[in-house]
Amino acid sequence: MDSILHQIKIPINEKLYLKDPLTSTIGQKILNESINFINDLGFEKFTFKKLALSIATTEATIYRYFESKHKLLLYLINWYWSCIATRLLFETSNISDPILKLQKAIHLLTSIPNPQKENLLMNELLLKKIVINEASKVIQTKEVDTENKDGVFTIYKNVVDNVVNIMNEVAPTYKFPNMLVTSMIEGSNQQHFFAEHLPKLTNSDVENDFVELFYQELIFKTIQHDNV
Amino acid sequence: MDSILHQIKIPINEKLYLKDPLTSTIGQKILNESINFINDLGFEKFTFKKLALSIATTEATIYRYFESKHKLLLYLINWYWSCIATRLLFETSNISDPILKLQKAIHLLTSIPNPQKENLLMNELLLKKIVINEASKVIQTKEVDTENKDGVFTIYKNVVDNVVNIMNEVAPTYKFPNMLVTSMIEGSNQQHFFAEHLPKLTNSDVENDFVELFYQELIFKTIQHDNV
DNA sequence: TTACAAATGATAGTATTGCTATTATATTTG
DNA sequence: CAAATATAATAGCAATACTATCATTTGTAA
Repeated sequence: MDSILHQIKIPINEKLYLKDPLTSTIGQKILNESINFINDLGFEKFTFKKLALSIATTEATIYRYFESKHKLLLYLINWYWSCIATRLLFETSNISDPILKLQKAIHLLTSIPNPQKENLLMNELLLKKIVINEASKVIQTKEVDTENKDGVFTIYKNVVDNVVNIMNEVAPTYKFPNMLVTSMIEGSNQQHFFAEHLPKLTNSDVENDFVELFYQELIFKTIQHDNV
Repeated sequence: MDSILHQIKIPINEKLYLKDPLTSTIGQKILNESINFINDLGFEKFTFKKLALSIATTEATIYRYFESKHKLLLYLINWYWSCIATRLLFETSNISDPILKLQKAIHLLTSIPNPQKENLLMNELLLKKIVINEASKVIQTKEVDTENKDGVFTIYKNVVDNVVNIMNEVAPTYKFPNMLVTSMIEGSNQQHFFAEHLPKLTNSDVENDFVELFYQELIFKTIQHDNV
């Protein structure tokens, strides 16, 4: 479980925890069990009391790791982006063709990973689901500016930046790479949500996942030179 | 203020309120003042108690109109989409060229309206801000499926459907119009949010708004036939 | 004008949440 | 073994989201 991948992970912003949860078994239990709880109940109905009961500890102990459930969710989302950042590096660094690189990046960011096929932790799939279902609650707050100053979105911004750089290799004159990359990342998550809950809003569905194909086409058509 | 526009507005789903707020002055005060409060405080810090105090009534009275603050927010968002649906109809019905029609629709959905220029209610601008900042909190819940069955997203789905139909006139063979339309609607709102709070994630900013231009280009490039 | 229903106000109360504080007991570390 | 640290047990608190009750006001129709 703790392969080389684990060790080179980008460290998570220290402002997100009071005591590093990776340094103790109880801390790791908090992380793993909160992932399950948030997936099962949704963030609103998830409480530290329920979590404490389930891992046989107390609320007070959890509060010694995380000062609020909001910070814990932010931690989990950062954890996800730290996984993605590492995989992005691994899976594109040995490719020289920028087009292939970009295709790989689009695949990584828009598709739901298959835990059997690809070698990744089960956690990563559950974390992706949390990102799909809950991430906006943690960004769309009145505290976003101060938290941004604290650097809690840095890893995410780095991922965006890396993909923008790849895109610049393919289409150096395209004017809106950041918008295109973030609209892909956020949009693909939303399309997955729609596929499950509001199918009329999408052309994808859970069995036939067209989200990646949609973005592969969209992005390459958008960045290619106008030749109409 | 109550022009013809007001009267032909699509009615809002009855499941969203206990007593129609449009039928009394206190109901209208609830709507207007909650718009201000949610914009000022954000949905989390907005409470019925504060609202009641501010419009000189009591919590109990507000609860006679809306069974929860969640339903009130849903009402406001439906109100916004009802405005948009009407404007979409008005502003595209007299245009015969489908390309121009689509351009108009993209403009309507991706740009921040200018209250001076266009003839719209101040409320509509504030409602758009609520949609940008809070809408995901009301959709990304564990109750989304039951609420969808209750029809609370119908107006929104109709707007999407109307734009999809326009898009089909322009590009009848394009396979993913729903995905393209929803990714534009949700994506443009998100880009506006980023422009204000996380500028590194976008190429737009509050002074120089490139969101509409980005989507005008993106959409027409995406739906045109592959001619590479 | 009166009579009656509907809407609102005033007040109280409840369960839950999110979080803090205190003290006692384990557990680890030097 | 002692000292420091981590955790458990318990209590408590202010705020929130809502419900309940009953008195009062207001609009409406005979």
